[in-house]
Amino acid sequence: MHNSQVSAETWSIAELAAEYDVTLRTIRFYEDRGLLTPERRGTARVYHPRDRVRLALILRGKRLGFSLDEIARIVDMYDAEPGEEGQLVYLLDQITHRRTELEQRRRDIEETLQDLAEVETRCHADLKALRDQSASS
Amino acid sequence: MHNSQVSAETWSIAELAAEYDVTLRTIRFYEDRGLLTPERRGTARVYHPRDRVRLALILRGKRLGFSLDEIARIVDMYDAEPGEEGQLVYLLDQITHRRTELEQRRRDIEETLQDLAEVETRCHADLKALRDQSASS
DNA sequence: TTCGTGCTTGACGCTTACGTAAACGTAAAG
DNA sequence: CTTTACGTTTACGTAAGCGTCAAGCACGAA
Repeated sequence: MHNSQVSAETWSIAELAAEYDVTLRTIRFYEDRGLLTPERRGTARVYHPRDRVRLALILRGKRLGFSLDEIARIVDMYDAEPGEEGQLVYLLDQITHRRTELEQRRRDIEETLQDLAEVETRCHADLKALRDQSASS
Repeated sequence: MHNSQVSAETWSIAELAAEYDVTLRTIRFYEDRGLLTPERRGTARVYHPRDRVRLALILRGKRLGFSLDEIARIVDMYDAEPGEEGQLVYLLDQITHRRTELEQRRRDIEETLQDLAEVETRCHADLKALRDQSASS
């Protein structure tokens, strides 16, 4: 076997890459940017559940169009130590900010979906017109 | 006055830029990429309502994290001529595809908002703990 | 020992989406 | 006529997010 007894708790870089359909290069790049910090066993990277969760969060952030810098700030919020009051207030501020952005995006999505629905209706109408016409020839 | 009798129907590049808070460079870049096709009056660009709508669509697409290439395809769907059956079927296919993407993004947003809410709750709890502690000293 | 497989670290390349001058046109106002 | 405002093209610069070699280590199988 390739996986030893710890296979339920850790992953190789290739396993993570396969699971989330990204390249090894991408995962290493995220590490370069400080987004992932896998354990080292010798020279090889060993990924723990925490890293796996973070990778999932990173990819979700990317789908939402956030830059890696923004994602770093967001993801780090999850792991933040309680810390001092100033830190906490800052965090709450960031949360408000992100929430505003996300709600804007949600509105954008709703609008776009509605627009698409209209185009679709038009398409179906045009198709019907075409077929009625060819049926009458 | 700077605007002649047609001011209700057309805009200069600077007016559009100010209205949507983008630079002139950005607007010209979108034209380069074929996303906008303003009229030319002499050498100057004159934007009609159609261009204005398209710019709004482009920016919405950007907020959603689409690339300009994808946005071009999406926006062009709105203006598509009825065309032949193959074209229409292709368009309907594209619509389905975009809808799937957008629904994925909407799920991502919901999840992220939930996560943020959890972090927020934790923050408030930590803050309360800090203040209770300092009050008892 | 040699091979294959998987992993490693550089390091250069590429595309996207603009920023940022540079250098010039045009047209109304003072 | 000159200034000012607004516009133009050309072109090089840049940050982000990887792709793509190149060269080498480590380790189990043959």
